[in-house]
Amino acid sequence: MRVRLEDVARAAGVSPKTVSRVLNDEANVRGPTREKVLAAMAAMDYRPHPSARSLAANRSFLVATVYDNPSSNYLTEIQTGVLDACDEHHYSMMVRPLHVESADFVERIDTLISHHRPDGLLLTPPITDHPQLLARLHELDVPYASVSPMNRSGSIGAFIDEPKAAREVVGHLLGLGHRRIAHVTGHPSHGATGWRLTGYREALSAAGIPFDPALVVEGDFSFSAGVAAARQLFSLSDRPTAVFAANDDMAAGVIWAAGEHGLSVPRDVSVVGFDDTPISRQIWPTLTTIRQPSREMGRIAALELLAALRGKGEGRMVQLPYALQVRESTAPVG
Amino acid sequence: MRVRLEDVARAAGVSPKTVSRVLNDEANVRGPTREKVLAAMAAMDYRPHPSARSLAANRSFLVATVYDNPSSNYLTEIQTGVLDACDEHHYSMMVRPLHVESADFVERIDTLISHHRPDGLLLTPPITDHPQLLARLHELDVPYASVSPMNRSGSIGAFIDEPKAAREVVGHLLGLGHRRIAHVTGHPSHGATGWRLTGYREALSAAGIPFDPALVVEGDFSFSAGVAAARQLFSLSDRPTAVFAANDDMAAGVIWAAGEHGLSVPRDVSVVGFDDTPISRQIWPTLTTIRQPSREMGRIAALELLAALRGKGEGRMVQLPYALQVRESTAPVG
DNA sequence: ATGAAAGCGCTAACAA
DNA sequence: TTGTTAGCGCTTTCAT
Repeated sequence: MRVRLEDVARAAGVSPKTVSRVLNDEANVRGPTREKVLAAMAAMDYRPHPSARSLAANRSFLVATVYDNPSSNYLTEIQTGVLDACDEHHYSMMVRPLHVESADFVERIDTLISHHRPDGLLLTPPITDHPQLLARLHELDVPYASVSPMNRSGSIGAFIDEPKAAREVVGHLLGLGHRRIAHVTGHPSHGATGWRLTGYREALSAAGIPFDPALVVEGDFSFSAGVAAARQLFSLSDRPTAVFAANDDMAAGVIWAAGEHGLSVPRDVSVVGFDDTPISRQIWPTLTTIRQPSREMGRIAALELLAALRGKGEGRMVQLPYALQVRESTAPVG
Repeated sequence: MRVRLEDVARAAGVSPKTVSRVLNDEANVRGPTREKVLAAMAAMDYRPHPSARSLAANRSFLVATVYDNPSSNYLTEIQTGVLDACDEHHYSMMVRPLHVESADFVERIDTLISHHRPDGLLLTPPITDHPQLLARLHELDVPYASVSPMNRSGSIGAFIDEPKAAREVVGHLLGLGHRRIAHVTGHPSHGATGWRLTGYREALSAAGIPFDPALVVEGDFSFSAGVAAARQLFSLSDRPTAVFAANDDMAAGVIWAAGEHGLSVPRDVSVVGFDDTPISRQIWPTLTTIRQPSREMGRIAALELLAALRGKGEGRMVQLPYALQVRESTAPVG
């Protein structure tokens, strides 16, 4: 038969409530008493029953990670980080793919909450910035943490300085002598899209290069959007010598389209991406990009959520470092 | 306050146990009674409390998907399929990344089981074929389903006819006139590695082409293994005119290495992969490969697991169809 | 600082 | 076919 809390109490010669106190790190247990209980737990290999705990305490010890189909590489990284944090604190995690665009989006999260009763949610872009959802979560008083939300004030989670990172990667191109630098933007619903465009414009401006709208093409973070944007850019009479794509998938698309147009990367055109997903090392030439610590961002965001759940500290919005990864897709302007 | 089962019972004018019966689709409830209860549930928007259910019924309504870091694309697909199935049956799902090679692998699953008490596990390669784990699961009497296990007898889940699929993709190369066809194998711990090699050998044999060990190079499913294998193959005095890589990532590596060697794909060498992950459409040229219905495999395997859990049917090992995807990385031999 | 009693919301076993 | 009675294993009061 399973070892129950009552058995531990008997073995340690204390009441069940005292064992419960030790289990939940509550105050009002003297050192020696705590030791005794801990020893008994270890000796008997005691594992609290999650459902019994949840039922009595009215908490699920469950965090739900909610996403709308970003790249699976990004998602897996975030997920792994969140799991790391949950493991550290004996929480469990569930995942929930959703479509922000669908009419019943908020309703589905409602259902998720009433069905599984997670203690908190972990949101990833673009779900981080869905006004109705956030309003509903406040209404239901369900805590949440966000990874890279557009609006950082009033929420907890993790982020990097995206405009600065974008300035840096464009600065790398400027340093190589490029002056006609194009930009392929991301999907408008993502905060990253605006930040990366801002960084691009700021970098050009700082270098005294006038902004040319013809060099900015709208994309959506997909490989095929990169291909389409590049076809347009490479058809310009005054072709750009470098392209900053708002993520790696689109950068891969740009490189693909360069091949199609008989252009060699980086000899004829330099290309940079953003995110440092595996694809940046799986294409030829390998991609110069910004490394974003996705796994750590998931972990930190989850840790802040858990801190908020336990009332220890209010939960913070933490800035994490990025790093420019110079690889083979960039070279001095020809 | 929340609506409880007792409230529904009162509203419907029946006993709590009857509501419970309706909730769990049990027999011995007359049609009209059932209707009345269902109506009351709907009217009150009743949601059973998962922990209370689990505690009383001694089941968690939880399935754990266990994996060892296959490609995130593959993983996400499987995960989404499993989630689809779990949603259909009001189960929840947790995910657990693990390292098969680590010394405490089985112990970690032990911990997972005693901690979260999943009703069943869903295993993905190569975890599907870890003898000690399977023995332990039988010992603990924890049901599981497998996706593409090496040994199908005695387990439930989903699979495709891998040797046949490999024969077909190699047959495609033979049909283009290729005779010197190389093969880059996968990681030895995966069943797929053996099956794909077998299919390769059978296809050659059927075409009357003698097996040449120099044309088979060991890989491990990673992009860089594809690069390394291709460097070796392209250095042979009698270079192969086509390469069958055991998965898409390695095929991408082969194409990358072809560029490095100044070889044009498919003009100088044709390349085929296996799996049809997104990378097959994100490289240039796009990759001819075998489409494996990963998401559906996850879903079907999970459905069979759930069927086994509910005792309805014993759970089956289901074969799913694959499809050859001809793209731009293959051409008639030059 | 510790313990006793009373549930949390549901289902199993048994009864009717 | 339906209802009654006891818990499931833990945490909450509220005592002491």
